[in-house]
Amino acid sequence: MPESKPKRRRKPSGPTMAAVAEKAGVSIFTVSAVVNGTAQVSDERRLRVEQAIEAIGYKHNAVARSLKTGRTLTIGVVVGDITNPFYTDVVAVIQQELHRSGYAVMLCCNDRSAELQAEHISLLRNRMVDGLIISPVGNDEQLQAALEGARIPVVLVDRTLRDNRYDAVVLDNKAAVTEAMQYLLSLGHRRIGFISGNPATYTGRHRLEGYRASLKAAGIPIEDDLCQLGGFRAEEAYTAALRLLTGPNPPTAIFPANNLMMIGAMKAVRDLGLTCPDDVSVVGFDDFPWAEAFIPQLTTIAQPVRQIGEESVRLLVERLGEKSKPVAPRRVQLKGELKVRTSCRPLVARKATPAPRKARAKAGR
Amino acid sequence: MPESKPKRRRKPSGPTMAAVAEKAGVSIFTVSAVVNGTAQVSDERRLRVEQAIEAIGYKHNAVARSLKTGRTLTIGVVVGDITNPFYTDVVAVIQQELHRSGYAVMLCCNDRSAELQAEHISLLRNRMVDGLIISPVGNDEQLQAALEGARIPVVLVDRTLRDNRYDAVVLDNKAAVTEAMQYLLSLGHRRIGFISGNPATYTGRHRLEGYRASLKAAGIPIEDDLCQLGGFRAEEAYTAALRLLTGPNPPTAIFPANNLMMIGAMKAVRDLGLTCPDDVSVVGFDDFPWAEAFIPQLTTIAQPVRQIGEESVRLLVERLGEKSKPVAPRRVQLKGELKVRTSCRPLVARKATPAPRKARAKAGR
DNA sequence: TTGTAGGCGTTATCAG
DNA sequence: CTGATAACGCCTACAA
Repeated sequence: MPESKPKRRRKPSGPTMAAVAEKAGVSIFTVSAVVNGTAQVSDERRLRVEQAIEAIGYKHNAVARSLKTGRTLTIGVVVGDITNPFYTDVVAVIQQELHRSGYAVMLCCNDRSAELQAEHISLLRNRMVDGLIISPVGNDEQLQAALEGARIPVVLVDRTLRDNRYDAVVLDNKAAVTEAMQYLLSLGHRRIGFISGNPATYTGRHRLEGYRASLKAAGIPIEDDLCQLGGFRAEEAYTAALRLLTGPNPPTAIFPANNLMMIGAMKAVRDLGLTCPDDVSVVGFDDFPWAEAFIPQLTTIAQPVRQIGEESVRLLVERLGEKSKPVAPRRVQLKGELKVRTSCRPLVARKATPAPRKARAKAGR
Repeated sequence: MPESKPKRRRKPSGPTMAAVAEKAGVSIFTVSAVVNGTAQVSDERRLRVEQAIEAIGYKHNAVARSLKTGRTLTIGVVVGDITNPFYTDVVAVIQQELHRSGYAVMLCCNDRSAELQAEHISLLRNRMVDGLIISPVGNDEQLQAALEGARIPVVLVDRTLRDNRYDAVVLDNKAAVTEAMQYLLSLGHRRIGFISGNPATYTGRHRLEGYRASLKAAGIPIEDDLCQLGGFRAEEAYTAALRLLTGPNPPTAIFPANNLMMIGAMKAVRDLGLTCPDDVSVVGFDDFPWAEAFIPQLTTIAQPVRQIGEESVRLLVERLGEKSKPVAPRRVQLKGELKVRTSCRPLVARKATPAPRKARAKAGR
C-alpha cells in the first residue's frame, strides 16, 4: 500500500558542533573553543571553524549547553497582571536590564490567582530558570509553599514576606501616601475619601496605614464611611466612589489607592456630572502617561518604576554571581514622588450653607 | 594552607530520576513512565514511585527532556514596545492562551530597533523555542535575514511581509480608518488633520491610505499641510498637533493614528488652551481603558486585541501540531471597531465669514 | 594548542 | 509490564 510513513519525525535541530568540526577538519573541542572563546585557538584553525560555521549555518544549542552547565541564562518573571501599567513598566525595565546582563526572561501572568502563581513557579522551576523575580499574590504561606526547596535566587517586587526571607524591592507606601495626604491637608481638605486596595495585601495595608496615620496626625477623626475597601480594580472603585460622593456628607477630596481604581473613580466623578477639581479634588497612586494628557491633569504619586526594575535585577544578578558566599536577604525600599498637577484645588470659602450637599445627595440615583 | 577549595560548584539541579528509581527500587524507565504517563505501570510500582517522588522532592528537568525530545514547549514572543498598551494587551492574551496550550513564553522587547530584533530572534532560536510570534520592526529584508533558515513556525502580528511567506494576523487598517473618517465626514468635518505614523511601516502606510482614500471618495482635495508625518510617538504627535492647530487654516478635527500619538495630540490641544470637542474634534486609533474615563471621553478605533492574541496562538499551535503536511501561509485579517464617545461633535453653523480663519491664523506664532 | 572521552538528566528503542 | 542502554548536543577535565 502507498502509505507514507507517518513516524518520520523532522530533524528537531539543525547542524551540530560535530558537523562543524567535521567540515572544518578539526575536533569538537576546537569548535567549542572558538564558539565560547574558552581556549586559545590558532588563527588558522579558528578561521576554518568560522567558515565552516557560516557555511553550514550552525546555530549553537543552548538547551544542550544548559544541561551540561546547569545554567539556562533565563530568569522567570511572574506578575499578577501585566495589563496594569505599573507592572508593564516594571517588566519592561526588568526585561531590558536582564538582557543587558545576558539573561532572557520567561514571563508568566497569574491574573492574581495564587493557584496559577504556584503553577507558574513550578513550571519555571522545572525549566531550570536560574532565578525568579516575583511580584507575589496570595498569602505568605502559599508563596513559601510554591518556592519550597528552590535552590535558586528569588527577588520579590512590590512586597515582602513577613519573615524577610528573600531579597525584596518595595516602595515606602506609607510615606508616599502620607506625602499626598499632607498635600491634600495643606490645601485645606479635611474630609478625604480613601478608596483602598485589599487591606490584606502588603501594598493595600501600608497605603491604608498611611491614610489613617495622616488623619490621626492632623487630629482628624477617622470616619469609616470615608474609607472604602476595594480590591484594586476599576469597577470596585467606581461603585466606591459613587457611594462616597453621593453619601450624606461627601468628601471634598478622594484618593484611589492605585491606577486602576483611579480610572474607576474618575468615571464615577464624570457620571455624577461633577467636575474635578472644582467639585472634588482627586489624587491617585501610580502615575501613567495619560495622567497628564487630559483635563484635569492628574496629581499622582509616581512610583520609580525604572529604579524598581533596575534594583530587582541588580539584586538578582548579584546573587547569581555569588560564589557560594551566602549573604543575608536584602531589602531595598524606594520612595514615591508626588507629581502635583491640576486635579486638586484648595478648599476655599465653601458655601457656608449645607444646601449644596443635600443637592448633591440627590444626584445619586 | 587553609585554602577553601573554590572550584566546588554547588549541585546545579536537584534529585534526578535515577534517585527516584533507586529510592523506589525500580528502574529509571518505570519512573519516566509514571511521570509522563507514557506506558502502563502496575499500580503497586506506580505508588512506590509516586511516594519516592514526594519523599525526595523530585522535580522533573525540562531541559534534559528538551534535549532529548527536541521540543522546549516554549514560544518566543518579540514585540517592539510592551509599554504600548496595544502590545501589552496582545501579549497578555498570547501568554494566557499559550499557557492553556501548554507553552511558556519567552518575551523580548526590541524598542523598535531592527538590530535588537535580530539579536533577540537569534537568541530565541539558540534557545530552541518551538515557535515564534513576532510583531516585526524594520524592513522585510531585515526580518527575513533574522529568520533565515529557521525551521520553526512563525506567526507575524500587526503586519505581514510583502511576499506573505509567514502566517500573519493583521488588522484591516485602511477599513478602520475609513470608518472613522466617514464618521467625521458625516459630522460635517471637511478639514481633517491626520497625524500619521511612519508611512514606511505596514500600519503607517495602510492607515494613511485610509485617510487619503476617504478624502478622495468625499471629493475633498488632499492638503499636504493637513497630513503630518510622525513616527508613532507621543512627542512627535505633540509638535505635529501644534503645527496643525496653529497653522493659518487649522483643521476642525484631528486624527492621531495610534494611542501614543493620541496622548501627544491631546496634550497639544490642552496646552493651546483649546477644548475638545468644542474647538476641535478628535478621533484616535487604538482604544485603552483611560479613553473613556476622562472628559472628553475619547472616540477611538478599538482593535480586537483578544482576538488578535487568540488567532496568533491558534495559527501557531496548529502548525506546531502539524504532522509534516505543509500548509500554505495563512493570513487572518481582523476588523477594528469604532467606539463613538464624546470627543467629536458636529460641525454646525460655523460663522460664514472668513474672518475667524484669519483671526486664527494670527494665533500661529 | 589540540584531541579524546565521559557525562549532564531524559527519552526511547530494544530485549526480556 | 519492565529493565538495560544508547542517544540528544554540548562542555570540560585530562591527555597528548
